[in-house]
Amino acid sequence: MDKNTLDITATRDGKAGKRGYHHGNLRAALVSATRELLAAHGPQGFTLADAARKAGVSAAAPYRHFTDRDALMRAVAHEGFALFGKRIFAATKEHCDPREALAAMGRAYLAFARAEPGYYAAMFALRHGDDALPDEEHDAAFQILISTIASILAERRLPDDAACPLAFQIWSLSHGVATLDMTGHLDDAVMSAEDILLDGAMALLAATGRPAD
Amino acid sequence: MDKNTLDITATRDGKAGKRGYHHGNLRAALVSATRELLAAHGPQGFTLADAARKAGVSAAAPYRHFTDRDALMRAVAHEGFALFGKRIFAATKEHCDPREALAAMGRAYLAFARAEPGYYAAMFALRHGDDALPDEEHDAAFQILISTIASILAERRLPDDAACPLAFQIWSLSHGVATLDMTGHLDDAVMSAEDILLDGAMALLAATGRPAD
DNA sequence: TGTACATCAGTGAACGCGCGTTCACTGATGTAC
DNA sequence: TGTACATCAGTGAACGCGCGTTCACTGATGTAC
Repeated sequence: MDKNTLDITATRDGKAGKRGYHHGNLRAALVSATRELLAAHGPQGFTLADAARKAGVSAAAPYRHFTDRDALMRAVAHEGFALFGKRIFAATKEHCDPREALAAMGRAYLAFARAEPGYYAAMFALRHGDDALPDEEHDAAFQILISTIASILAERRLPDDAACPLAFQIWSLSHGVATLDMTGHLDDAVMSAEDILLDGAMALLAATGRPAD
Repeated sequence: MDKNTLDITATRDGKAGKRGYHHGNLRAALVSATRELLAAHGPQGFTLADAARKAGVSAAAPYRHFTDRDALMRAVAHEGFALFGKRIFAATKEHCDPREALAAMGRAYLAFARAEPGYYAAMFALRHGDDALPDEEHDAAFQILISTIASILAERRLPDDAACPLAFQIWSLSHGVATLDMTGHLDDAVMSAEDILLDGAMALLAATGRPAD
């Protein structure tokens, strides 16, 4: 009980991990442990030592896989962006109706933040543009968001150049709802986080390309 | 230069502080130093030792004013909520037109987050509902937000019970815009943070009490 | 199949550091006479 | 106005701790013959 071992012997995505050296999959286990620590203690609330302990390994072991503490943090953010992009894409691609696709995207966004608070914290813990942040993954993930909205607008015969501004609006609302929800600032009795987001996204979509009220 | 002294001799709000003991206003100086450290290094990115150093005082001195590190953090959040409430209230009260009042509130929200990133970080660093967070101040600040929106709706002859949901939507959008803007995720060339917020808030207001599109 | 060897993932002890917190103290300040 | 005293804000040394990181090492594994 004083050794909080994870005993991970396979990679996250299910690839066989029986083969390997002593631990088998220390890199993945460390990312996973860090994810859990971030989820529990918030951004910056993790230590390399804690992650190693959680993976059942000495404090020096992580240095076989990461140059330093920041590199581990970056790896978590990197994986987070990749998974986020996948989930958003998977949620929208199976909907033909633009409104349904948008709603599915919103639901997927909120579900990701809730199910993966560790990833989410790592993704937004670092200032964008810093060397620390993996830009390509980041941009790729949000390109999916933008292009989905662009295709929704195209089906409504609205100009393409409205997609990017609308995407930033919907993203801002999504991020706000997700973070306020996770920190307990919203009140489900008034309106669920999901309703705040979906209802709001529809309102923003409806207002696009229409003259001011 | 190795002593980063603040030399604060008066309280933040201008009250005379000449009188006093050795430092004069150590409590205020510590809160101020912490605010700056939070602004520079993000939530959780401050140490008691650093705050004391910044205030030009020994590491033990803060314990005359705060029981521990968390108490100092809470004091910053507390002051932050109070100032936030004041700013939001001041911005809206001088507008008669509902739309103008709402726009002023949005501008004040964004301005506060930008001008006082340390306060803002402290306010949202802690989970709401934890003993750690000053609930009364928090609730009071957002009550202003809600009642302002309620009065805007009243002038439009819309039901009062729509105010709270709309307030949460606008608050979510505001928080999302503010945090994404501060972490450099938005692109001013596409749409300024202010436009994302004001434009979005108007769209949310317009959609309230109107059947779905 | 068996042996010798090279590889390199993980060990464990060690380091210097800065942290939060405590404690007996000191000396500037306010006040009573 | 001047002196004696009480108060208590801030000091400085000390503590135990856990951190990030390094280093020479060890021993499980894969491979060449």
